[in-house]
Amino acid sequence: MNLFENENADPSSSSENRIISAEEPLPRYLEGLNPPQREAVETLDGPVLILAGAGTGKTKALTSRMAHILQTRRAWPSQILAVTFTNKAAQEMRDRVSQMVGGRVEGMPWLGTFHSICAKILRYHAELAGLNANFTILDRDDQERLLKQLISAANIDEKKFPAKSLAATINRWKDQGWLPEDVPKRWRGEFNGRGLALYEEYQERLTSFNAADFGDLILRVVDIFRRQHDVLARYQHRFRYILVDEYQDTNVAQYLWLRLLAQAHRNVCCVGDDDQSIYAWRGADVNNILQFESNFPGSKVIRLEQNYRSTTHILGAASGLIDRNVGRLGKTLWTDKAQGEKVRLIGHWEGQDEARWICSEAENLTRETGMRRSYEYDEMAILVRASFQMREIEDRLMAIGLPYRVVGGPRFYERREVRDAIAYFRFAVSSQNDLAFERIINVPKRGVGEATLQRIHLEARDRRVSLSEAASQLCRESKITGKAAVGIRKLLGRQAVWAGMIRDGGRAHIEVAGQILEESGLPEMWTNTKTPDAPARLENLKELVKALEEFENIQGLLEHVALNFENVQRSQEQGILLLTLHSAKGLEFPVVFLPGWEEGVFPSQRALEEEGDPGLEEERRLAYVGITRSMEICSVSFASARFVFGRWRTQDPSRFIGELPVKHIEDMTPPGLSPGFGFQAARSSQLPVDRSFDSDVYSSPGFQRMARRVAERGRFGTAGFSRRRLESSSSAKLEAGDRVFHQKFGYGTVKSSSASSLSVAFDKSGDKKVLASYVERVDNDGPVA
DNA sequence: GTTAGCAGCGTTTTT
DNA sequence: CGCTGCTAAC
Repeated sequence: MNLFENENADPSSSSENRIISAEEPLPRYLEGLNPPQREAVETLDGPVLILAGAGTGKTKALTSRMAHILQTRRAWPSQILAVTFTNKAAQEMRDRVSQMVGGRVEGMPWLGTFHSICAKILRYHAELAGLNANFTILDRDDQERLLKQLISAANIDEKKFPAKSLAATINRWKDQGWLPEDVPKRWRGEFNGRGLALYEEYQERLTSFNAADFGDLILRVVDIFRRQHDVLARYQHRFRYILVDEYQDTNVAQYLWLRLLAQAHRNVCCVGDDDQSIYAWRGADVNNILQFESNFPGSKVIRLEQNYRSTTHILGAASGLIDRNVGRLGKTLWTDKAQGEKVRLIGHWEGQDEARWICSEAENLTRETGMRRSYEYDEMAILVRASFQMREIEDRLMAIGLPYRVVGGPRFYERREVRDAIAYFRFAVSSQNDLAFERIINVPKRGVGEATLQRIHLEARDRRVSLSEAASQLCRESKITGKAAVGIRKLLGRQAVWAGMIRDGGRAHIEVAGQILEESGLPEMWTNTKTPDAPARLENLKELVKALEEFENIQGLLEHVALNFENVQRSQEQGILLLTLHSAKGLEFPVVFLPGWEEGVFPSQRALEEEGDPGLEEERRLAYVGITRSMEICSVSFASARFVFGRWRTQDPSRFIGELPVKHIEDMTPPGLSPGFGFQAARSSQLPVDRSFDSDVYSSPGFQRMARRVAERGRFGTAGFSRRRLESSSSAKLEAGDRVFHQKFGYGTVKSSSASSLSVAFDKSGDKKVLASYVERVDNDGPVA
């Protein structure tokens, strides 16, 4: 494919060219836009920042803008650069634009994530970065493994200086747009004085592996643009219009990349919301959006402030909270929606009570009352700060059998068995891929251990060859013998065959992949493994081969895997969504529960300790994101005592509770537990608070006594006891086919079991997920009381 | 070279 | 409490 087809053709000279005139009816893609949205769509020349508050129709504005550019023939689809952060967002944009222009957009080659677009550019100019066009993209796991090697090679104590933290440091440097030589002096000594040296070494290793990590994809392209003016000029000329989504999440390197590309036409349009900047901890720099006007002189700022999502009470509560942050661009969101219900606030004695309340409340909401409509479970979401909070809630959801689904958790391509299989594919494509070789050389076990691997490494280094060549040489010279030698020879033999099959392309790639996988021995290995998770892993391997159907060849899958790390939509199951606040960004739900609003949990202790005030503000933005997810009903809750990480802790309600404007809140906290919102804020915030709700219930001796009693009840009382008893009664592990009894669903047959939960087909209530500890085994003979 | 047992730890997540 | 990853013993 020629990247620059149509480069010099002017789309407006095309015979299909139409300029919209005043007499013509409004084109479909401009219908239903409010005035600022319309302005955002039609202000095409010069830099534009669209400040789009939560729920103000930013995607609509962005996609309409794209449709407008296309329909008025200002640019070919291939001349628009549209960047998002996630593949999901890119896909959505693609769908919506083609819908708007009636499916006439053949494709937008430059609509994608920062990383996929940079990978594409980098592949075309790989040689300018010292790479081959077929370089591999390292993920977090590969990166850490490599750094670990470097750290131990440098004789650094990995306990004191873990690879994770070096990875974080190097990634942050790359986010800043710093090549090793750009790292400012005062940072160079990070990591026990060796930071810069390790960074340099790491970069050398990457290049010698013909690999790039995620940060490199951006950084190396920026570097090429800076050094090669002709290359840059070509892209600058190419991209007549640039659009960027979620601009508040960009890092410095991404900003530099954009600025370079935007220099020619200056038609850059960024959409974002500084109040929803929640990714500073992974390198996002909110200054990009705060300083847009000075970074792009002559720019126009358009505010989208009409919210189409939430009731006035919800919007009011969210606005009042975010108002406490300093250094915002500032927006005044408004809505013409109904007042709706006030945001509910409720305190509980302990975490389990909170989980119980949420679940029973969710159940209540499915029934209509005189005051409101009824809600389906899949209209509800529970948003937590951290995933450890999910367990307790999930337990309860399972116990009473509400349908639910969890977002997040282990990702498909991140699972060990899948990564192993991918490594086999990578290795099959190229025996030179040292990272893949290292991963699979002893998986499944071939008798190649630490010592043998060490020898292979040394040999490879001495002769400056790849690991597989070195291994092959060592076997030939009988320097590796026995089981290891047999294993290596066999593997290398297979590799040659695999590589041949891939190269000549005679057979369908799915067949080839199937054969590689089968011959890798991985399926056999998992079949023979007796751990409870083995069947699921085997299943994942099958799924991987199935996934290949979507791609034209194995290389296609490998590129996809590298850049699509997100979760595969696993089940179509419906139900209450349980997810973190971070992964809820961009979503909306009629009903939202926000549990765990307690000091130390939310705002998180670590954010406060490590980041201070900026950290607190980011937590507050997170709270803002949480509230603004809700359309009609929003419940904030906290517990006074919580069993976390094996010990009981008494909890203070979050300072954010005190920051919610009283007039939009309905406090449902039972008497005796009610703090009155505002008391924490009075202590921890310098901002004025409503003193009428001020009280110090939580630090009073009475409360402390109560908290202790709650704590003890949790540990020794009925809840803890009954749970343990149930567990012991079903001590023998339940397996598929076993008959069980559940308090609520009655009798059923186990379909499958995992570590703690069961999938059971109940005779009366159908298929459910339940906790193993909530069912009792019954004999096949019949029901047992 | 493999595996069991135990110390240590325990935000947020996409690419 | 439950998981991960390393050390010490087969």
